[in-house]
Amino acid sequence: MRRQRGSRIPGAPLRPAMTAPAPASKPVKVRIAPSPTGDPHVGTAYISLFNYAFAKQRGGKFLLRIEDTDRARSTRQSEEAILASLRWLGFTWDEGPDVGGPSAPYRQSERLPIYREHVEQLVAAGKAYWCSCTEERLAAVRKEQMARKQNPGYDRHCRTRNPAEVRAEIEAGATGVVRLAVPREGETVFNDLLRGEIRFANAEIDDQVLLKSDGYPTYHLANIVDDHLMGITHVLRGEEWITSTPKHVLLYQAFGWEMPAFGHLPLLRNADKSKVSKRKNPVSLSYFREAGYLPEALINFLGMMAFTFEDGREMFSLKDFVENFKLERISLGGPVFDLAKLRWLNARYLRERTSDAEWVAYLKDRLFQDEYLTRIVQLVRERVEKSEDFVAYADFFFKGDVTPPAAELMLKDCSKKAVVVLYEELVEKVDTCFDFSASNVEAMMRHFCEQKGVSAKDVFAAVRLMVTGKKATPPLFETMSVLGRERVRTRIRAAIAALKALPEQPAGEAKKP
RNA sequence: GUCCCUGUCGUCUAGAGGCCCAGGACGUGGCCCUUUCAAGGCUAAAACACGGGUUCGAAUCCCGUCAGGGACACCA
Repeated sequence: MRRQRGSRIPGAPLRPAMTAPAPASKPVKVRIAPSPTGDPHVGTAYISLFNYAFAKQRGGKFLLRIEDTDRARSTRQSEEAILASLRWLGFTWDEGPDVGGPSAPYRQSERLPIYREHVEQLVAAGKAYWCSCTEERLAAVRKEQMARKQNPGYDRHCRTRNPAEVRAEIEAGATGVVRLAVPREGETVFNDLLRGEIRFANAEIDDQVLLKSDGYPTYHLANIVDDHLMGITHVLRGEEWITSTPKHVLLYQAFGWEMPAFGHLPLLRNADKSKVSKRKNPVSLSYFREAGYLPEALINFLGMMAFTFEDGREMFSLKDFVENFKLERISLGGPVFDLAKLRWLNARYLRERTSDAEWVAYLKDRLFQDEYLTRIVQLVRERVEKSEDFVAYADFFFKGDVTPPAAELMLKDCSKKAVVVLYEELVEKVDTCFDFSASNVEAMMRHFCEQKGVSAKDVFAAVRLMVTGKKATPPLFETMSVLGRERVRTRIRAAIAALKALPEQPAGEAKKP
């Protein structure tokens, strides 16, 4: 890939936006804006790293904002886990929900009046409009568009109606949202820091919802309002945002605000090149911590995704990265998140940069933490005769992989495929089982079996084998709870993979379901 | 399907027209070291997606094709 950024403009310096950031003179300020809707994600760490380095290198500010505008999915628990993970990796932020700052609050759910006020301003200026279309109508429009092989999108029905009428409907109880009035003609253009000029025909841009019917803003609105109010100068985010950038540009124009510079980083990928996902990769930062990866190694590894040092160095600290980071050395092909190289790096950190004493401290802190050992002892004390039996009996609490015999994971009267699907559905349940207490795990599992109409007894036996590698263990739900959601999900996924690798129908064993 | 982004070994990548019959690292194979296993050393196989231009000269610039990805929500 040859970088031609900006060179299409005659007389302009190569990659002008990088040498002279769009909002000149202002001190650099960037942000990471995670959405607290699940486990802390490795993508968040990756994007943070680039933002952090970019800002710190220029003596700028790095800010953390919580984008919790999805009321149904956002949780405080997830927010806390995200902050803890980012701190574990060594990041610090100058402003954020926990540390405060001049633009507080930093949680979007606490800024509702601000968005409301701004959206009214847009409506008054004719840049946005209220829409009272029902979900049913939207669905019908969509269906028809699909049938006619048109692009799905809002048909701008309410934009052509009398605003007072629409308003009256909403006041009378119809659900109402506010949409952006996208110009029907012309183009919206922006200069990507990494990719040069990107243009979109306005006709392709949907009249995006800005304010939802529950009064919460959508990402698009909140993001622009906050970035402006918080003085963000550079937005470095994932490539997935490129197609919504024109909407953001239009919003800045509608408000009459100066735009930050945008740069879209290549997305981390699974081995099959799709966007990295928990289905195909461990992506939770909690997993990496629990599995015993050093934060230094993970940071180092993420830093070699899409970036290389000029001197070719492969081992570097966060500080080194900050000092040597250059936007123009980012390569744009989406890097595959390949754990093999991470393992090698982690091993090097352990070997070369970790003293015996540090090792011991690390083990005590991770694997042999008092609290963890206590929970295990409580489970095994009745089942062990002398303390040396402990190791043999409780080994799976300390292991990485447990390698259960795949053939024994089959269920009576089920095809291999059916079993795989069943276990995959179970992992989904585990993924969203945030309260991993024994009683809650039990409820989740029993409910699951009931729902699927499968024998709880058989499934529990299989799960026991999957998560411990053994047939004889302490009570299953307590065991799962102590192991923790991360280990449980990882082990079940590993077992599923082993199951898939099994020859189709092992010798007359399973009948069709 | 439409729009947008991207395309160098299996993977991460170096490469800014001659330094490149393409370099490094992970992984894989072999050999050495070694009581074993690692680590380490040496070594091998392994890539410029394809086709047209431009140029004395193209991995590098232009166009097209193909391929991959992303987006098309009252999720971010």
